[in-house]
Amino acid sequence: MNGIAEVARVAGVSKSTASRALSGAGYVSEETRRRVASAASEVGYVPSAPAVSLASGRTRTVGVVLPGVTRWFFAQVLEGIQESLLSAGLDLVLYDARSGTPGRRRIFDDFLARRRFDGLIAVGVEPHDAELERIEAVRCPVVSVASAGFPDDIAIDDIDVSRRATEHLLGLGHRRILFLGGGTGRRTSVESRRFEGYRVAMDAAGLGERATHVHCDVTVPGGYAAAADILGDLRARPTGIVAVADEVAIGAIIAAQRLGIEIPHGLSVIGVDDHEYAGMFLLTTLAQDARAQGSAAVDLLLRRMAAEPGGLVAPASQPQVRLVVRNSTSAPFETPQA
Amino acid sequence: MNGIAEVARVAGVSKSTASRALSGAGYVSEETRRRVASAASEVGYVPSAPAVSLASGRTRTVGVVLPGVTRWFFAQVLEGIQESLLSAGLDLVLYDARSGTPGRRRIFDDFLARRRFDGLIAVGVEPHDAELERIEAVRCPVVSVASAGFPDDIAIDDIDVSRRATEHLLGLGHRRILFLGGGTGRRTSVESRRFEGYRVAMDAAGLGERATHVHCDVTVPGGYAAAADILGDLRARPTGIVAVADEVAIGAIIAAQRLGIEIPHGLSVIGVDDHEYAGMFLLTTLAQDARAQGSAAVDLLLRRMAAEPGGLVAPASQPQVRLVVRNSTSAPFETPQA
DNA sequence: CTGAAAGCGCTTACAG
DNA sequence: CTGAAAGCGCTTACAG
Repeated sequence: MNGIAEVARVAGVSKSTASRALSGAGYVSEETRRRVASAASEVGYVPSAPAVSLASGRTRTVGVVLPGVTRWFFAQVLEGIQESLLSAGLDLVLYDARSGTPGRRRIFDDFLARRRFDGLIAVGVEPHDAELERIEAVRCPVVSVASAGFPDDIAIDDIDVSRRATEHLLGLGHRRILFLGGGTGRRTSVESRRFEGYRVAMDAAGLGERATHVHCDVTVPGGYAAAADILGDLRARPTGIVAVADEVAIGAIIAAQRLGIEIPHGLSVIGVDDHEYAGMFLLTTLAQDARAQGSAAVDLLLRRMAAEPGGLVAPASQPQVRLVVRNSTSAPFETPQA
Repeated sequence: MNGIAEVARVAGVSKSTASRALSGAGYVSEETRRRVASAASEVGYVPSAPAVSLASGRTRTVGVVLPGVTRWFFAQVLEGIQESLLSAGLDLVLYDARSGTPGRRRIFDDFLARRRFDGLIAVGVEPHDAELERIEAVRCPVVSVASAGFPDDIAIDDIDVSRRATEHLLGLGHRRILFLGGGTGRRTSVESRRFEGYRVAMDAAGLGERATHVHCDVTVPGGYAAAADILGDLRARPTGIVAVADEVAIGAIIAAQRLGIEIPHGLSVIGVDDHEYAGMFLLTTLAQDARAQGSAAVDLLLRRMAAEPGGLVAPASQPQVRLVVRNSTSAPFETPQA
């Protein structure tokens, strides 16, 4: 005899009663509950997950789809999700769907359909139409984080954030301001929106014609390589850079230092995120709390899982961003060539 | 009717036959197999994971325990694992057990016992005794990567790697060589072993008394802060640093630059890993292939899962390391004060 | 408040 | 090569 049957035998009750006592669902006398509980711990009872799932229809598992864990933001969100899930007693199955990988195809074509989870969190996924269909076909609660293409449940205002970043530079007197990062590979909406915010601010300052998007991978080496190229050209060099994310900003700062350009006097750089390294590079940035977005995603998902199907559950609030001024931005040293 | 029962009905066979045809286990005529297969795709059959698990005793899932995903090495190993698992059709449940977190306790006390996986990969976990007991109690195949405390299945030779790093510096003429990184928080064996390799090399060069371990978090900011402190002291300044990992080495390089110390003339720095940023910082390092270690772990685990219980399956080979000489090391500029 | 019974959707000997 | 039946370990109406 094994599992709950043994617990029941030791406690001297039926399996049904043991089950109710353990799960807390249904009426059980306090006395019985105690007896079952001690029987369970006596025999070291651990419920069989597949049996529970099969009988109850719930897996006690949440799926997380994200485009890799190397970018700071995704790693942070993942850790936030994991932490909340752990304390809710839920398992986390991970689907690393970096765009363009064969793995991504398999995830959307096969793994999602298996439905090994009660709910799904998509982080930075930005599914295309076919992928979106797959997700919807799963018919389980979904929460998106920083993933345009869905109703964007949890995400900062990506247009506003770069508008603010750009205005910070404009306010310091910069005129030659470049937008750096993103635009390689499949165009993501987050990147497009951040560029858009920059453009809006440049327009409002009458500098719309100067708005420039220099593309690069959203990584430190990506920012480094692109910035080295730009900054090498003395005549065309901008006085300020709005980076799509801190990784790119940091790459640009490293490139500038390599070229003997002093930050901030020779070049101002502002990013988005407040990356782990931001303090070290004295980077001015629009900070967001990525871990908190991870736990907010779990909270929202749990509420959606608890709601009746079809019931719309809205996010509690939108994550905010705040300007952290460090020392990578200042008035331009060279007079802007008006 | 649902699931395999419907497939069976459409194909005009019994559930047993449908099951055998789909799983490929047991005899089925080619003709029947075809009929079942087309029935399955016709009705869009996806097996119920919990039902399969309950009936077969296999979850088709692998658990991965690791101390966070922020460190480059762990993120890479995780991606390597995910990729191999995906192509093997296995799910990955993630347990982020950063040491000292409440999550870690819960993982070892509760989650592991649920046994929601057929096998477990522990990356950089270095469990203490109580944790090790929990893992063993799970009684399922386990593979460890860079996790002392187990039979260390997949791991570079951590003593040898820093011995080589140190000898590289010694060979260039350095005498004042410091070992930087690790030793904060719970002492991990990887860190201790790398320090040990450094000590061995220093000893062999008759410099054993100068062997010094400066502790810091194994992160870029950790290396930065510790190096800034050390390098600020002009008289005691080393000419060479052996870093426990590239993150620390990179932090040290950034600190040196900040202090106006030129690399490599004013200071040589060597790391271990070949981090994504190593090229950018021209870092000389002992490179290891972390992703490959992730897939090697999966290969080994699959072989162990296939073997009869108790059968010992050894790793195919030990991951190797190679010296990548870039530009962060050279002969010391200042004559060493012999 | 408790128990007997059915059922979740598969797999797997077993018999044919 | 195929099918009927039992069983994996739970949960959940249902009846009492």
